[in-house]
Amino acid sequence: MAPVSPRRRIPEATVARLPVYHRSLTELKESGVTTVSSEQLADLAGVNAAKVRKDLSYLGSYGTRGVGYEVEYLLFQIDRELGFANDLGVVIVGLGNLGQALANYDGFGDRGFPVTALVDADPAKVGSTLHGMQVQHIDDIESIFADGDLTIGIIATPAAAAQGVADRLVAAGVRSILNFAPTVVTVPDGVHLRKVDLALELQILGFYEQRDATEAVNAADSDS
Amino acid sequence: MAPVSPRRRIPEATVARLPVYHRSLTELKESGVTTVSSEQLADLAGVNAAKVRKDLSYLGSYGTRGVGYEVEYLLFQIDRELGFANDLGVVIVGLGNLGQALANYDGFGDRGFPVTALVDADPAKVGSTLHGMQVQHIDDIESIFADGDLTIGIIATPAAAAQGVADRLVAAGVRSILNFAPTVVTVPDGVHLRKVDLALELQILGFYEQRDATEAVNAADSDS
DNA sequence: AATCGATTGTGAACAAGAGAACTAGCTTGT
DNA sequence: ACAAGCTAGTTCTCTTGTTCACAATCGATT
Ligand SMILES: NC(=O)c1ccc[n+]([C@@H]2O[C@H](COP(=O)([O-])OP(=O)(O)OC[C@H]3O[C@@H](n4cnc5c(N)ncnc54)[C@H](O)[C@@H]3O)[C@@H](O)[C@H]2O)c1
Ligand SMILES: NC(=O)c1ccc[n+]([C@@H]2O[C@H](COP(=O)([O-])OP(=O)(O)OC[C@H]3O[C@@H](n4cnc5c(N)ncnc54)[C@H](O)[C@@H]3O)[C@@H](O)[C@H]2O)c1
Repeated sequence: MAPVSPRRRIPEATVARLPVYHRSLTELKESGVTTVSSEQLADLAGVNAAKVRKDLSYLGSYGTRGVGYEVEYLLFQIDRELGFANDLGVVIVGLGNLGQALANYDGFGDRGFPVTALVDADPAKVGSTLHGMQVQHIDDIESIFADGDLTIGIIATPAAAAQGVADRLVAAGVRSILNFAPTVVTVPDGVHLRKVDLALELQILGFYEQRDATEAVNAADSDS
Repeated sequence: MAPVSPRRRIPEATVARLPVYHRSLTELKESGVTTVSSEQLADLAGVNAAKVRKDLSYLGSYGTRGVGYEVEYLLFQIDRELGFANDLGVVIVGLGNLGQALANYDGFGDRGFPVTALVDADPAKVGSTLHGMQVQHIDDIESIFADGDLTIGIIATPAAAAQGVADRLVAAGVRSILNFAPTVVTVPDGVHLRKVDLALELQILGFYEQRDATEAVNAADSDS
């Protein structure tokens, strides 16, 4: 009951944008820019300048009025807030089409999320090597995680297996899961779950595309 | 200026959930269920029952009080609203690791989004066959789209090429784009853009994981 | 030192979304 | 025909997120 965290609570929407700023700032840093205004950063991140300022203000007052933000320092602060200091491992479960593409992708490691284990249930795949890493069996999943290890689990199995895999990940101590299977997965309180559903994205785009098309037709009708 | 569309405007958040209901309903239908209540559907979709009712009410009054919704009829209505009647083609640009996985995936076609073209810039890849489809060159992109064709473009190229590809897609008449490259892409008004950024998802998960961890430490401290 | 232009940080208005509570209406059993 | 029990549809309130507008503050310039 003690006021343990008098910390400012960073809104969810802001958390989702911080990585975008981080990426833009990294690019700026690499091209030698030392200072950036909220307006410029907003342009790069594809958002509104006021939003940038408000988002950054949750981290503290790291800008200089009349000047802008020092790129390197701001980057350091976002790093700190996002927990980039301590790398977080990633376990990929399900090494089919998608899982293999993910395993072969270097972009995660580059951004501080090294793939630490590959897991599948297919005996034909277990034991084989992918991107310099041996595929382990899902039944051995408990032994994969060292105590206290912070790890993100990626589910890239068929939808039917997703909930089961999630349960096993949670049982093994994983508290963050990224689900690619097109199905609803539920996890206990305290476990964070995010999903990436490509078919869903297409359906959403499809809706707007179709709506625009019918609107255009309606507009044409009213012309006649 | 005429009130062409006296249509109820479906909120964005609702549009994003309709495909989820759609999937749950499809499962119900396949297992022979004919009627479903908002409560049950909410469970399957992982949301709140009130939200389900409100979302569905934007489509019209298709439920029966005291009973629930007729699965098949509701499915038909969502289909109609999402524009499932007319299939929407998908063009994948960039056939590396990820693009190939997408091209080999049947889940899109199954859900009404047949892949209609594969495009790359690498001469070594152009002309080769993938999943029964020939890879075309990006310079020929204009000729790929028949007039009036509604198509969604998927960008799976390196980040550096993404904006250029988006521009070419737009120039060729594509009005909906799904971007996988980890970079901000801007498109003209009237073009819909959605993004899937895996590294970003990991970073968001990483933030919460780290926050929880430090909170736990803080709590332990206050115990001592 | 005083002024000026620029840019941050934030209070407040505004908009969108979520969820609870209520109302209306159907179906079934008597 | 009527009552009882469900469940859809709607209204209201609360929360979250976005945007605007402006005062505070900095560096530069005279
Ligand atoms: N391939 C894509 O481009 C793509 C696109 C969108 C969504 N998805 C989704 O991603 C998931 C994976 O797709 P995919 O094409 O790679 O499928 P896939 O069938 O090629 O691969 C699935 C893998 O999961 C393994 N697996 C099955 N059950 C398992 C279990 N219980 N534990 C561990 N591993 C298990 C299988 O052995 C196989 O290697 C699917 O849910 C699919 O809908 C894939
Ligand atoms: N592979 C993954 O699992 C993964 C995960 C997350 C994000 N991504 C992102 O997805 C994108 C693709 O990743 P990848 O691993 O497939 O990369 P890749 O390098 O394997 O493939 C890129 C492909 O794009 C083609 N290409 C390059 N420029 C082009 C252009 N102007 N027009 C058309 N085609 C062009 C290349 O010829 C190549 O075939 C990248 O932006 C990457 O960051 C990939």
